[in-house]
Amino acid sequence: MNFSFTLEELLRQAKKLKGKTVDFLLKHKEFDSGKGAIGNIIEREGFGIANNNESRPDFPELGVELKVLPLKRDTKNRLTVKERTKICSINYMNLINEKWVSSHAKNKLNKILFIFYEYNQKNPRHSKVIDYYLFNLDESDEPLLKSDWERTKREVELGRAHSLSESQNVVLAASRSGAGKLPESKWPEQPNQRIQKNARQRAFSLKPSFTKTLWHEVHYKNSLDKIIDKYKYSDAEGLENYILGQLNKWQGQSIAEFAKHHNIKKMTGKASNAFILRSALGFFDKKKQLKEIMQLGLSVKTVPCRSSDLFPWESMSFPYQPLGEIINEDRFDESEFYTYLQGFLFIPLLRDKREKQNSSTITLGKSVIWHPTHDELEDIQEEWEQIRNVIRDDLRVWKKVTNNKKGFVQKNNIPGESDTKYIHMRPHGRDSNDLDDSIKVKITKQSFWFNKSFIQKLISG
DNA sequence: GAGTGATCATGG
DNA sequence: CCATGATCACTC
Repeated sequence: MNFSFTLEELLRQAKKLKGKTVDFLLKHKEFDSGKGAIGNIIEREGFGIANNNESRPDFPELGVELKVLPLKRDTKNRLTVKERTKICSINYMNLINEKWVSSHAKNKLNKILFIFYEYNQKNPRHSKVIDYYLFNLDESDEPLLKSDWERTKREVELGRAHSLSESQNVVLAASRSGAGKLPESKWPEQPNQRIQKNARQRAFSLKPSFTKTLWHEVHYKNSLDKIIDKYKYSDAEGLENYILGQLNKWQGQSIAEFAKHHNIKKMTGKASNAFILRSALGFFDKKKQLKEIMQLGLSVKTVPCRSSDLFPWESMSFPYQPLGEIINEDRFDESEFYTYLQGFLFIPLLRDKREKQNSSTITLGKSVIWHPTHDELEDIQEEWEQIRNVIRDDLRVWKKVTNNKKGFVQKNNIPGESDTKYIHMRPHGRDSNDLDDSIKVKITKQSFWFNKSFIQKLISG
């Protein structure tokens, strides 16, 4: 089976696959084994493409690359991207002689036919094609992809291919690929071997933050506003500086003044972070999220804090996660909590008292964007493991007599804010009857929180 | 004043 | 309705 498609035929074929399961595509053939099995099946049975690692696009005459992208259900049962999408292996020797416009990577990124399927963990054969989308690299995606590619090229030129890491880049990562346990002597050589001769094999991959955004655009049409429509940035740094610049024009102004200027009625409540950001950037459609904020993976947080020293009045909560899940998480970098740590845009709101005040006495502080560094993640990992281990091995819950209405509160031995530097765990339910039923011990729903002193450090710069 | 469990209130 | 961002009410 080997088809030669026109673009129309190709898209018609993609459309035909919608709703089909892997089982259906395979007819009675045997299920492939190993990594990427479902991707291979869809490419082969759906489009007649044999598993290959050619550098040309899958449909050379159309310049179209085919990518099969797995989706999974998130905690709210919505479909979201499961993992990164590999684009092409990196040849360190060639990379330093390439230019972005004619590069191997861009050649593959120009036109991609994405086939989205829902991965069925219980029975992979029941995984089902959900949708397709022909991606054209345009001006709204190119700057971030290009500046990531350039950054990686620069590192390789400097003879630092061995210290590349996924987190250096924003949307197009140089991620590890190939056999995991090869000895260093079997790694490919890098140019400029002043520091080290060999470097681990890596591939350019689209990060989940990029494909998540793409999926969002495909699935919820016209749902995103684009910052690039207001300001033409050329790299992530320029973009982040622009965002901060627009926000920090208002530093020192009260949020009442800010609200009045932007004609916002309500500046309080849980949507205030989005209001402030969107308004400062000149967007007024409340329904739409910002494409670049999603691509950068930034969580936007307002931080009420003390005017004198930026000490937050409250810790910052993360979503509730059943303890029964946490105790089964072995690796921090594969944990749910880790996925929340991509990046943050903190918007400090300064006030003198802890109690909520009139909006004319609350002023905007200096906003900060923070991406956790490798070292910071290691520190956080230690505390995450400490907390997980207590829940896993030695969780205890008891009642303590008090003067409140009920006459007692529920206590537990999970590390709290005074036991840690970065994160702690604390109740986070509707009330004290809102119990976590994922675990035998009767305990109120809990969640991770950032410690106040840690947030203070981050927003103090 | 900081830390802690509980609870409110909003928005999806 | 329920998860969750915000913050309250109490203790140490």
